[in-house]
Amino acid sequence: MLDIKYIIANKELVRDGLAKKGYEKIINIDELEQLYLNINKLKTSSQSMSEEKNKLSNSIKSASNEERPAIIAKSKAIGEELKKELEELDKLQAEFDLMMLKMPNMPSPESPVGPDDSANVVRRKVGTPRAFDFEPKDHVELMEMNDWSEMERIAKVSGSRTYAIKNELARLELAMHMLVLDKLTANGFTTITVPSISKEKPLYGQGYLPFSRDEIYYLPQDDIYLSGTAELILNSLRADEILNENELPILYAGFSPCFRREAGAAGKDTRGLTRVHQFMKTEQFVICKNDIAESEKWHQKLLAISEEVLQDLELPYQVLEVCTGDMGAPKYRQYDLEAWVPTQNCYRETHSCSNITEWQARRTNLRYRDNADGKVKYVHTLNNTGIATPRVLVPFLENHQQADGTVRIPEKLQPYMMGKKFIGKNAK
RNA sequence: GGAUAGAUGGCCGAGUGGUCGAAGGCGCACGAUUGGAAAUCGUGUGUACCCCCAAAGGGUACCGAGGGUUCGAAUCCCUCUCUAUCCGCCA
Repeated sequence: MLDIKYIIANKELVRDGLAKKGYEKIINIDELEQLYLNINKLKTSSQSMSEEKNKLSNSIKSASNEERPAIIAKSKAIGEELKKELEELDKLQAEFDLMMLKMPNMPSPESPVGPDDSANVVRRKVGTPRAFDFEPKDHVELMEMNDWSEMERIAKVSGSRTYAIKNELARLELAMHMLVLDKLTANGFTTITVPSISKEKPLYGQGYLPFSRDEIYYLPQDDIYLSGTAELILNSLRADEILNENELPILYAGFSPCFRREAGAAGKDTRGLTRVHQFMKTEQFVICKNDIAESEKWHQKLLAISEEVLQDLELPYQVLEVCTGDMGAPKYRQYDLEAWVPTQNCYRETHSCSNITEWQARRTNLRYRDNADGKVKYVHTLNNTGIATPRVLVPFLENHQQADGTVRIPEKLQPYMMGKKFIGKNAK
């Protein structure tokens, strides 16, 4: 959410931001401003009516028996009129609130401008895609030959886009989370496991609603939603609080199962572990001061941590700076990390790192008191993948496979795999 | 699923229809006292919004959330959420 006063004072800037994000046809700023002005007019008049009514009510106690009926009648009459105004006010306010909920964040001036993913910019490539001296197998073949999965059987039990992996691969999945949790702990993050169920309100707080309802699992019997990421939960964990500046920054390493309907992905990535309805994610989430230099610093820090994760896993990757039209409503600035997948001959997303500035905090009403000027301000929030499995297993298995079908375990991961250097049926 | 009790400011806690934004205490901030500290004393201590060019000032709303009754609600009624306890259930 943006500040309406900021919007009105910076109409051209906001219009420009809307255009860059592809929202210029969805949000009409003049309409929004007019609505705001009408609401204020109504507020002013209804508040002065309330004032008069309060004064009358307070005078009743000390009024004589003769004057009392007249005062009551007058107060009642004002009450009727006031009720009508308040109904009108509620209507306008609801309209205004919805428009504000649909207003995207303004993009960073650093972000590349463009309508869709074709305008995303590769900032750097790290590591070199491996030259195989044999024909590399894809991750599904590797899983089959090593008895690492039950993909066909689990589809019968749980439906499409689900996965079951077993033996060393199942342990590898959990090992990766432990590696990342250790790294985040070393960086001062608080490890936290959170539920995967959520009420509706946090979905508005995160900014997933009112935009993408189709992507969310909903349980009508309990009026509850399944979370697609721990970001959803962590973003609302401190909602409505006024934090002490000394508590900041708050760094969460949140682990949770994640659920996504993948309704808009029909036909895409149907093979294997790339895109599934339920997966596990360790999420990096930061709450910091309302200072763009500070949150941009944290944005780079989160990016650096996830790059280090891919380096620990010894995966070649590229850092993509996401353009204004591709980054989604909540975001100020976004990087994606993509790891090299040999059999697809391309980089595929493993991490998504975003600075949300105060856009989410305005929705969750999460603030802090600034030490310097004593004022209450909205915090900045940021989020990034720590690691998401099983998706990352795709580049991992394919990049580290050997000619005999075994898979090499990078050194940094070996302590989490009982010291093993290779896994697979032919591993010694 | 059934039953009971409860939810008040940063915290504890009083308040069952009328100057209650809310007693009292704790905490916190500032000041006095002190060589310094403790103790003590004094003062202050919510948020959002509207009017106002702004400041000063004035006003409205908020006692878990939403609705209702009333001239008037923290207080009465309804619905919901959450917490605690007991019973039942627990692949």
